[in-house]
Amino acid sequence: MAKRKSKISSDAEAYRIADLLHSAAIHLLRKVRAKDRSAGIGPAQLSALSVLVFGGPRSLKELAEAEQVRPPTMSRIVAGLARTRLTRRKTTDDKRRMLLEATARGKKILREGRRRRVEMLVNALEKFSADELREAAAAADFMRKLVGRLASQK
Amino acid sequence: MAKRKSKISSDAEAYRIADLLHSAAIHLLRKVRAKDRSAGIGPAQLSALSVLVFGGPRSLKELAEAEQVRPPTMSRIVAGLARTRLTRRKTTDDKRRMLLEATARGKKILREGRRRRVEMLVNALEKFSADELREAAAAADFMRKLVGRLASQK
DNA sequence: TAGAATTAGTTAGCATAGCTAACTATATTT
DNA sequence: AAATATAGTTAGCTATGCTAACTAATTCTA
Repeated sequence: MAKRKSKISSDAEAYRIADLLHSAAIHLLRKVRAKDRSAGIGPAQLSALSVLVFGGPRSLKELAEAEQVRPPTMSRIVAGLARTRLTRRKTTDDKRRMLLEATARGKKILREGRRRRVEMLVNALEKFSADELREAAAAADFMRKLVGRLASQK
Repeated sequence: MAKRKSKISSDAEAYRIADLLHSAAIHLLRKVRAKDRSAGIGPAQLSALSVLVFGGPRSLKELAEAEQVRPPTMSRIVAGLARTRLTRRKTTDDKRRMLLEATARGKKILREGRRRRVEMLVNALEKFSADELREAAAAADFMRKLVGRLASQK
């Protein structure tokens, strides 16, 4: 299996990391969802909205790619966001395409969602030592890097 | 807002961490789910199965608490696992309770799922340097710790 | 330039997974 | 014995993932 001699221990480590990250991702999202449900917005809608707020307007297809879901799935996510007036559609020269952008209401909801999530995490982080907070920052940086590399895989 | 003088920078850091973790969790799970779909098992079933395989048999209520979902949700997750013969029910003295345990087939499926996830992550991790692999291990440890403290919040 | 092929997005239909409310069955308490 | 509590299920809602098949618009090509 291993292509290089140093792969055996890396694989064992990767197993451990894979399980921890999978478990952590599931449980983090369950916690976050519980908070966000009070705002009446699901995690997929919130994540897509976040892309529009921080990344600017884009088409449905681009948004689907950014979120790593299929166009029909994004079509419905966007329908939900439009129904609650968190985003709006803008027409383009190419009449097949639309540009999706966050409304002021959408930006506000996102800020409030961030605040709720942050309060939850701050509650947890307050119990950490200064050293552990540095771990937290390093872990977050690593996650960003890892997701970036995962996203480039087909 | 801040209760202590050192909280302002921590809050800003927590915002960044909260966003990164939320985004990372969503995108990691989407990647993982794509891999697991080929085994015909969803992330919730896989996660519950993992608890039974590594943590041993337990009741539905205990499993629901471990997985941070409500009993009716776990009831359905377990129904799916039983339907595909990945777990079985054992009766107890208390006839209201059941003990859920993984079958040999369940253990095998979980091992294969781990292998698929690990291959995906190993692909990504192979591009990391030795230093970055140490970051990965530290990040995974941190995630485990963080989820543990989040779980204790009501 | 007419017709074929491609591209953007939607609709329909299926499955999983989250919830609450309300139910059954068993056990415990008073 | 009756009231209460506990374990699990069922019913019904919503959100989110998918593929297949569709419409409308654009681009390519012969």
